[in-house]
Amino acid sequence: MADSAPRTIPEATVTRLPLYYRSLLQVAETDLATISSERLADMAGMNAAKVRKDLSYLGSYGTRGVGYDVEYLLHQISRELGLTHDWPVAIVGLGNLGQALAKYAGFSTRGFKVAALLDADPAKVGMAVGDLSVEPMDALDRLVRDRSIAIGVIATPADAAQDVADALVAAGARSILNFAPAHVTVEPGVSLRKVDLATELQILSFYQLRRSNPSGDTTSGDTTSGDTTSGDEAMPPQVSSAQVS
Amino acid sequence: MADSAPRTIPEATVTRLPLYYRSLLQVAETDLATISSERLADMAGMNAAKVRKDLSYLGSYGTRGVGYDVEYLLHQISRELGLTHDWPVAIVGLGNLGQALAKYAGFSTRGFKVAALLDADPAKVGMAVGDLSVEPMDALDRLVRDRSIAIGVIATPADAAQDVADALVAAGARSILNFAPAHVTVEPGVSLRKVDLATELQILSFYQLRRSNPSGDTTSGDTTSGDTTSGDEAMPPQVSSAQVS
DNA sequence: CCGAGCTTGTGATCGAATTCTCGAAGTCTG
DNA sequence: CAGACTTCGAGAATTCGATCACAAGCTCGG
Ligand SMILES: NC(=O)c1ccc[n+]([C@@H]2O[C@H](COP(=O)([O-])OP(=O)(O)OC[C@H]3O[C@@H](n4cnc5c(N)ncnc54)[C@H](O)[C@@H]3O)[C@@H](O)[C@H]2O)c1
Ligand SMILES: NC(=O)c1ccc[n+]([C@@H]2O[C@H](COP(=O)([O-])OP(=O)(O)OC[C@H]3O[C@@H](n4cnc5c(N)ncnc54)[C@H](O)[C@@H]3O)[C@@H](O)[C@H]2O)c1
Repeated sequence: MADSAPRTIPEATVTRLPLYYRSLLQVAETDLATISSERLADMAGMNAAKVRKDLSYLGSYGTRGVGYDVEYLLHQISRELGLTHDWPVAIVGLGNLGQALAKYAGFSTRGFKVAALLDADPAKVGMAVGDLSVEPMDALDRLVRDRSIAIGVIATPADAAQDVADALVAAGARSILNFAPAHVTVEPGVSLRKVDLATELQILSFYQLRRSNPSGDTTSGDTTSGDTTSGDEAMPPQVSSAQVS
Repeated sequence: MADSAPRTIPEATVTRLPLYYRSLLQVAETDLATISSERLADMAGMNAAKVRKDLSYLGSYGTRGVGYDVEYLLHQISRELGLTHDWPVAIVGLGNLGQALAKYAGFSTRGFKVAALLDADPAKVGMAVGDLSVEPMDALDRLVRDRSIAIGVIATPADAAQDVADALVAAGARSILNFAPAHVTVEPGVSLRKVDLATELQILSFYQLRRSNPSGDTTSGDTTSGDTTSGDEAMPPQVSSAQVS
């Protein structure tokens, strides 16, 4: 069967596909040939209905009464995510974080390949990290072009983030992952995601506080609302953030 | 004064408070005493209505016709997020990433303080990173207790993540930030958030693919990049994921 | 003191995402 | 081959989040 599914995968589903992918990779290492939505849900920390709904956006790849063929599903997801070939990635800013990223092995095993390292600091240029050496910023255009780099990672200080993003886009990158704690805007047609350590910790902090101090702070002493039953209500879920266009 | 607001801040709002906080810190460095929802929205990459709605959950801290008092709002948000004092954080796993995190300055400037470093590798124990030295895992209980650590960061390989999480929880930590690409479960009452580089890149990859190849067929080969001229519709938004309990 | 001009706060609306449910479709056993 | 059992797929219901739209409240000029 060819496909003919309504090619519209909800945003929320897209963010979960990598989780399923990861879990499926684990399963593939065992000898199990198929997996049920329920088991996959357990592994990924989801619930079965959501898994099925998500996977159904890709097409009907399951078999009722049996489950999903692991290899086949892996193939479908990797095709959907574009992991059938490695994406060359450029890392900009080879400080603490940038170097850790550059040396990170898991990078290459998940569909990506560090293809260029750049830094504005002349002292850093020429330095070898992993099996690449750090290049100066003015080599960006050339590197992006010659190495077909579409994804750029920003690991510079916050105040350089926007400039670096602009440079990456100007050079031709169309996807950016920003680790700097700064808001960056990019033109429509370029994807941007961000990872911010402080944000994550602050979210944890919020719920941590709630748990030990259910009221707001100032006075009060109501709340307690809700059904709640077992003491486990003020708990968090999770998210990150990003943006496009 | 007079609170009694329905103390229920939506999950989605909680994840954005840190962004507002960050933007407000920037504004506070200028001489502006107040800021409008519109300007704050610009800075944080949101829209004004959302900002107002979010802030309204904290209480009515704005002044119509004027905007929000920067200092006051900062204070309120930091109180809500529990940033009025520094949270001691333990980092487990001092490899590439763990060391970068331990040396990360921005940590301390955002309401957190690295209070303990732990690693299972005897070769790593004793090593100095920043101004702490790495401790063995069996010191975890003592460190968490003595240093009032509530938040643990996991930077170990994926296969150790669950064990480390269990150890952290057993020691008394109630919030965990997991950098390892593995699904970890924790008991109710403990918050868990995760950051996964590969997931982020894969999401970017998905949209990157969509842009250059609207259908969805395979045939890898090489990138047919050639810059797609500004297509501008199949674009992504963003999110991350996490989970609780 | 009044009216013009901003900007907030929030009810109402819209839409997206999650969860519930259950019929459909397959396997397996005897 | 029938019947019991498993598990998917997807409509319906529900929850949650984003956006709209506008009255209310504040400042300031005159
Ligand atoms: N270190 C961490 O664990 C960590 C964690 C989360 C977020 N971050 C964020 O990641 C970023 C990098 O952190 P770090 O600790 O590696 O900082 P760092 O100061 O060690 O490294 C920054 C690097 O960026 C380079 N740089 C500066 N301006 C540049 C420019 N305009 N173009 C290209 N390169 C430039 C510098 O030369 C330096 O090598 C920061 O924004 C930080 O907030 C770091
Ligand atoms: N390096 C990166 O840039 C990067 C980026 C994203 C995610 N990650 C993830 O972060 C984790 C750490 O990455 P890394 O590159 O630092 O790896 P690494 O191998 O350099 O370091 C792992 C550290 O964890 C320690 N460790 C192993 N088992 C342990 C245990 N049971 N208890 C305590 N400590 C233990 C090891 O001794 C080692 O010091 C990995 O899961 C990786 O996938 C790394």
